[in-house]
Amino acid sequence: MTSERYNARESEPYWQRQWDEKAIFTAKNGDIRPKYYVLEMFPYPSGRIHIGHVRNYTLGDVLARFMRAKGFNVLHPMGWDAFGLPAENAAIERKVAPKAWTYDNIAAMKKQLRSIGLSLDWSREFATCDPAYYKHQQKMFNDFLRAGLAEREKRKINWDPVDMTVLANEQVIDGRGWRSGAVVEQREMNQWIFKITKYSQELLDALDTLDRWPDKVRLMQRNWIGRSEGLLIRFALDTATTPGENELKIFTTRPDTLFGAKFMAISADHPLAQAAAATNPKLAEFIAEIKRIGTAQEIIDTAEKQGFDTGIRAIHPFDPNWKLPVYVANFVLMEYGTGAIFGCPAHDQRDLDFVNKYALGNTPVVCPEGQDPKTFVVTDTAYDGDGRMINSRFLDGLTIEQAKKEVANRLEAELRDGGSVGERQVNFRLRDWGISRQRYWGCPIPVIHCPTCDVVPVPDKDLPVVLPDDVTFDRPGNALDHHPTWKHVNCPQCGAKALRETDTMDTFVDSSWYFARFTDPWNDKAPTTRAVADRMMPVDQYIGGVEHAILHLLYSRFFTRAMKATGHIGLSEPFAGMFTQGMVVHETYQKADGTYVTPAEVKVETGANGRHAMLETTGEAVTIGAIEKMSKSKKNTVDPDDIIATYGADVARWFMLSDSPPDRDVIWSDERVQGAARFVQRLWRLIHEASEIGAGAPATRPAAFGVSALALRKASHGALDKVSSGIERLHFNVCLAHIREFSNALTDVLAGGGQRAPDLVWAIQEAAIILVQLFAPMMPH
RNA sequence: GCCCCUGUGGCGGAACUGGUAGACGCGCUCGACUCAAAAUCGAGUUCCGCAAGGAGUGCUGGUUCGAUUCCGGCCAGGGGCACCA
Repeated sequence: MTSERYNARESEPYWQRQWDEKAIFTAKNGDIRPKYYVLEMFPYPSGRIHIGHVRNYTLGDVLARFMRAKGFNVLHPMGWDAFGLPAENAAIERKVAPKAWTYDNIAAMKKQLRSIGLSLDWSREFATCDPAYYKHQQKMFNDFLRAGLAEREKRKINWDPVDMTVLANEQVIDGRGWRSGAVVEQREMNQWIFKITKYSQELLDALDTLDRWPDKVRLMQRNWIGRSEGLLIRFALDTATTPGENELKIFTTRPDTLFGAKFMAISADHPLAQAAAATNPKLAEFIAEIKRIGTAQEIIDTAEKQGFDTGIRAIHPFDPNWKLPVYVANFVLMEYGTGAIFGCPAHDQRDLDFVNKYALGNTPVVCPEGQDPKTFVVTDTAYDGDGRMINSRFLDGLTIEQAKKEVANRLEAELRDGGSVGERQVNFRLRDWGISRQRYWGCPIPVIHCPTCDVVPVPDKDLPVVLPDDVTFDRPGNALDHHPTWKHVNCPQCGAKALRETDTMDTFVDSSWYFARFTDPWNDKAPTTRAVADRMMPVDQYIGGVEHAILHLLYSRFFTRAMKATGHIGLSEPFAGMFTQGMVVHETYQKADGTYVTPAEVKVETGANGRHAMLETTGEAVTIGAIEKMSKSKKNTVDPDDIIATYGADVARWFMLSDSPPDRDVIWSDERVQGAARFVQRLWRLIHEASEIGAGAPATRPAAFGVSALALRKASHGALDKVSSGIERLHFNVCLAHIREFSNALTDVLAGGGQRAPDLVWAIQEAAIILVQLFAPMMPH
């Protein structure tokens, strides 16, 4: 029996060297075995690996090692999401070039990643800021342009005044920039967009096929795409009251409530509002006022419903004598539907608030089951439930669904000016993806603006458009714009003096296809090698944070479809399995004066009357605060390097996997890390002892087993079954419990001592082998 | 406001499609070893009760021979979307 302790500091670097030298984690594209593609979301090279990365990559690594052991050709690559704003901020603050800063960070983080003992195929590594990567992205931009999947469009955009750049809708959170936190303004600018809306319906429908995705993520995407069925209705306008226009188009999901209409409302940006304002200074003033307030999302949320009667009257589609006032209202969005609505106050809270303010009254048209239609009234709360139609002429008595159908049928049949008055329509909340960013450190958009030829794509043969290295950051805004020569070029079509596009692509473009590039990163002619990509894709298991549930995952699903449409890949869905892992959280510690201190400075003691914390150095008492996401401001972070130096990677990995289900937050706890360390030592001793005994096992499998040998074999094979099926379902915390249970059982058998029959010795040897195989994916060293 | 998820010991959490609730670990208590401590090993640890026994999976009804699991209502915590017509 050995009393030697397992020494992670010697053992781990040794094995990492062995893996490297023998290149055992390299996936071969020509391998005839079935493939399995495990991918964790690649990191932004901020400079340091944080503990969340350790969790993310450990989860993927367990699966990769397990599938490799099962005989699959496992593809488990790693790269760097390397474009982005922090590099420019570093350039401004520390006077280092973004490129140098980024590649230095990559080198540092790669070293850290290696120390975790991940079974990565480093031969496929790339960074998205490598021209060898983004040249293909530029090529695909051109392809998308030719396929009508990329366009230039003047649109109202979200402007981040701090980062001085445009943000996609998805990047505006609570009216603020997702990075800077600055209140976002609305501006109108020329933008490059990707036509993600072409795939609205398909992106929605295909969610049903993604049965290995979390329901939560699919639901979030479903809501984000926001499909609604309704009716487009052309209201005629009373010619005596309008400045030229003779109709107003609206979109509604509730055509059944048409007889409850009390007013029409249009957006301040609606052409009709603009036209009416031309002859009505008070209206113009009102519109200016809403627009001024409207720039900040924050204020919109709290702003009261406001409207202004334009004087224009619309005619009810079922009654030429019924005139409805047309208001400009601050709650109508130009971006959705037609920028105009009809208001049915009795059954829409927003409309009700509006009529109550302007004394326009309301008429209920849907009566709840069991209510007397004669006494049913609406005052402050709109009724949006089920019921039967009332006060609605030919609709009376119908259900809501029947009434919707009836109105649609009648208005579709009714013709005016050569078109039908109503038209069934499907609307989506999803908007096209604006990709232009006024930043330097991103993939240049490969187009040239020529005074005569207008917008000319850079010919494929001239790609890549390489970012210049000699840029300065002494002025705010886009450094590419300030470069003395870079943007001055000749038009590829007519040869005249022209200007390069200085906008770069949203960094989400970079991460929308890197998973496909990993299948053949050596191809310098094309983004993918079609046959290889089709064989190695889709990603069988993708793992990352839920914060990317909409942005990155939806963009990637779109991009894969766009790549399919332009012949770069043969499939539509990039990720067959998706898993969202929880965060690593930690309690916070505060001194009496309220300042936070780091866990490393604190000593926690557990006594009979609870836990107490004090400063390690002075003994000063500190209060134990809430458990929160690790952040620099709360100082509740732990450094992976420290953990690995103290305990070794295997212990860090074991702890990460054991304490909580992977999709939930895990609380970092020193006691439990020590528990993991204890277990590693116990296993070490157990395996040593078992293999010494097992060395005396008969060479061939005994013909029969006694009671104790059978019991042990039952434990071995039971654990094998439970752990294997657990890993496949990513229930790692349960797997580790079964491994511990099994190791306890083996320990008990060894503790029995005495003379052991050959069949039991054989079973002990078998148990030891199975045990090692079971924990190998989690504790590879 | 709309949509969704979660609720089990002191703590993290187990319990496959309804079948011995609390696996496994952390912490704690007691014991062994030690001059002593650390480490290690052993025993115990849902609650009430000396015990027999009883209660128990947020609360509350229900379905069932049987409910942590299924259904209704409520409470609490978390998340997503948010003037989307």
